[in-house]
Amino acid sequence: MPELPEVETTRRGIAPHLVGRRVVGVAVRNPRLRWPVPPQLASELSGHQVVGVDRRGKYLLLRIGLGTLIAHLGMSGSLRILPARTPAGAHDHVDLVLDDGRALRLTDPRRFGCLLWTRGDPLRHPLLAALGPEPFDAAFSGDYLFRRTRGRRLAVKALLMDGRVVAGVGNIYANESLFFAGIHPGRPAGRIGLARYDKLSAAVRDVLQEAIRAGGTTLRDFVGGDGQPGYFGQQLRVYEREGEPCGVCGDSIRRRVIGQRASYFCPRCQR
DNA sequence: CAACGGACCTGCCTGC
DNA sequence: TGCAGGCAGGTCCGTT
Repeated sequence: MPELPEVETTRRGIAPHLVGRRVVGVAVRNPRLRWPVPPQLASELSGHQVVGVDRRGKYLLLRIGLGTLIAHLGMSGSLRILPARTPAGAHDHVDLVLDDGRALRLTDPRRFGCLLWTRGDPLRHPLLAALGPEPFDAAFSGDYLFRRTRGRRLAVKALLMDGRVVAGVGNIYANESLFFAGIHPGRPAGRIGLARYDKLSAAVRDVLQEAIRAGGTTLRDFVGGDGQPGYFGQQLRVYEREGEPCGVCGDSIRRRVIGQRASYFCPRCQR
């Protein structure tokens, strides 16, 4: 589910309701996520104020009291602000009860997400330390991609989805970015020149920016912090559009598995 | 190192 | 109607 735009949409949706609020209780209904929800969560959070809500790649960083809650939404996770005491469903894992009668609720049916606690610098946490630059950071450039890919035969789409190369780009937006850059997803990363990487880095930024503006992409179950779906799905040019005509040339969109993930492209526009 | 396959989960859709 | 199979937005880990 959530790639960078969905996580950013979530961040923007929940932050105004969290920052400045105090956590008055923690309800862990089901600690089973990718890693168990830490048992000391309630004692670490209770009575402390939320200082900020940041994002790094697809991770949300909730600065609370003496540490940081690191949240990842996996494939099916969502975080929402609800009235406290809203009845919990089968996949509601954790509630942070706030001092204004509301709660932040983590829901995650597939349990690929996680909720971790650290008192140290979250950016040095093992899960975050190796992440590549943010797509909107100046360090993410055509030049950077060019330099990182010399001699590599990996498919460029798999490269874009490698968080150590760039943070936050998942399957939907890798497909869409490559379409706008006119690059075939299966092309070996080392066989792409600087000019095309300039185009690709710009395409990644543009696609993510537009997706954030639309509130993310809801294919099945994504909801933002306010429980609303995202509308970028209507603007997808290739993702899950196998057999449909390319909006540029009219040729039929193809689907192929590259790097173990479904990949969509226009065989005429993307080389 | 890079590259690949498997693993972790549930829900939903399709086809028999 | 029921059931098996395939597929889904992620990413870690172990093996070549």
